Amino acid sequence: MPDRPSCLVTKLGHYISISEKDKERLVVIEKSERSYGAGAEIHSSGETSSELFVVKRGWLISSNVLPNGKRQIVKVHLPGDIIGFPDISQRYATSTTSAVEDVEVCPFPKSALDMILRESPRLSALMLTIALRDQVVFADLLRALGSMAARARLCYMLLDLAARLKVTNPNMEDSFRLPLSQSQIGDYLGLTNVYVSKSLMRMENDGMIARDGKTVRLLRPEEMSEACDFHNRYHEMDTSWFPGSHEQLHKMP
Amino acid sequence: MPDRPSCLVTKLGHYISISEKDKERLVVIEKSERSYGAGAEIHSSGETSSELFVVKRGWLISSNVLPNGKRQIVKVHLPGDIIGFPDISQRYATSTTSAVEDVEVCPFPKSALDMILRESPRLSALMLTIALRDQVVFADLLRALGSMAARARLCYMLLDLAARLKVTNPNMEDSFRLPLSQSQIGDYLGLTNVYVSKSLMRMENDGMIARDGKTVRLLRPEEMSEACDFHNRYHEMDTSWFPGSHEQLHKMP
DNA sequence: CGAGGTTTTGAACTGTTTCAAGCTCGGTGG
DNA sequence: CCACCGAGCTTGAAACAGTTCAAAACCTCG
Repeated sequence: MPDRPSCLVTKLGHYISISEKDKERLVVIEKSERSYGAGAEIHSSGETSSELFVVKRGWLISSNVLPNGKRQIVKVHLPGDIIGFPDISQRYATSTTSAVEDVEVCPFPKSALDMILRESPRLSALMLTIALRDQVVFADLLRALGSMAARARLCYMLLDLAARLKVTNPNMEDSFRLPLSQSQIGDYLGLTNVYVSKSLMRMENDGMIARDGKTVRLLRPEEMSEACDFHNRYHEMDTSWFPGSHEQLHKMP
Repeated sequence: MPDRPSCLVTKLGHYISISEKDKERLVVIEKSERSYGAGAEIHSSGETSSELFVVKRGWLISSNVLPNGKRQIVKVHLPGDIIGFPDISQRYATSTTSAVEDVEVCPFPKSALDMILRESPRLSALMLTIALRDQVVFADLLRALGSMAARARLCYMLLDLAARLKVTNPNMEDSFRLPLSQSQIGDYLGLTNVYVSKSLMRMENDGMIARDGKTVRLLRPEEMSEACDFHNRYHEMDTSWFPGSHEQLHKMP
């Protein structure tokens, strides 16, 4: 029995019941562990990507630098997330992943994925569903960058992060640690650090949020939700069509 | 033998060799057919989504309308594309899909997907890979909306569409029919129709593109490619790790 | 206590929007 | 066959959200 519960199991277990056999398969993935200091690059764009990672502790970001010098952060990775999943469809890594703060990650080879795809149809279905869900999440973010003003984009980001943190941390209130710098937030939302500062300042003055160091509290989440037409994609997932696990089938009389 | 080659088979066959048995499985999906006139809604956001579609002819768009009245187009669907794939992860459809021009689509139930997932590991792997590739494509678009000026966004869109059209139409030159209105282009790229017009005008005057009615020709694709750091995600897909098909396994001595 | 990164604030500037008017062109009916 | 209609495209002028540059204030950590 593992001393600390696997965050991958916690995360996936939020969506479906996981058999003991499948739990073992997942725990194996998180066996080896690696630490990186704040700012360290885990892997860079253009490299051949042979490894995936599960985030065990700390936040990371995946980004791209454009010819004009601007950086776009395309994904913020939280504990329990799998890093590099989309890249297995490409020959080379499509973005650079770096640690926002001190982190612990569990590297595992693509072949572990193979194993899951072959051995557990139930986990396979979940992986596919998560990949598809992530597309929906990307579409939401696109909507924010394409059609919303700075303030609404910030609302969207904060609500999205809160919703994701609640998956692995169910008793969380509307208050959480946000280790991203304002420059990073800007690079994520397509704004400048300056305007992020000005907008957050205004939101705070308007009593929409409260800040204390790196901690944010959402004071009027419903209002924020309206401002950006937020949908919690992490809650509403449809897993009803999934096949039962191997084990369950075997238990049938 | 089908009288007209299935566009789904053409599209998927671009990435992997498809066994005769798998071809049959795919052709069945495209059996029934439905036509819609320009502007018609195929399905709307919020409905329970039980059907998927393969595009047989014509272009479609998936979009969302925001509280502020702006519309964001999140995906342009071309012949051979599967519509509604991401939505199977959610209980309700996350966007409204409508026909840009007169279209023919082949509806099929989620259960056909089940069938493929159970019977053909090779096609399953391809579907997962395409879902992951589409995430990369979303990230590229995000980069465009978040960090690029209007002109570069247009370059990105044109190159992306050209690359996708070439998959099902390998002998295509850098000239193609673009049935989208400038308002639709604007809604896709997070710009106004007015500024799309001004930017296209300038690109034409600069000799970067040529236009004739609804047809566009890319005159200096390499330069456009540089302007937006374009990567062809439809070409560079990694299918090397795929399992062989059932049939191949059975043929082994 | 000092140094380096992050945040705040202000002022000038700019890419994009908004509004509004005119233009083009394919389609439709008389 | 032509006149006219409406949708889409172009063009210009004014307004504005967000950027850029720059300086000062604030943290945090060695």
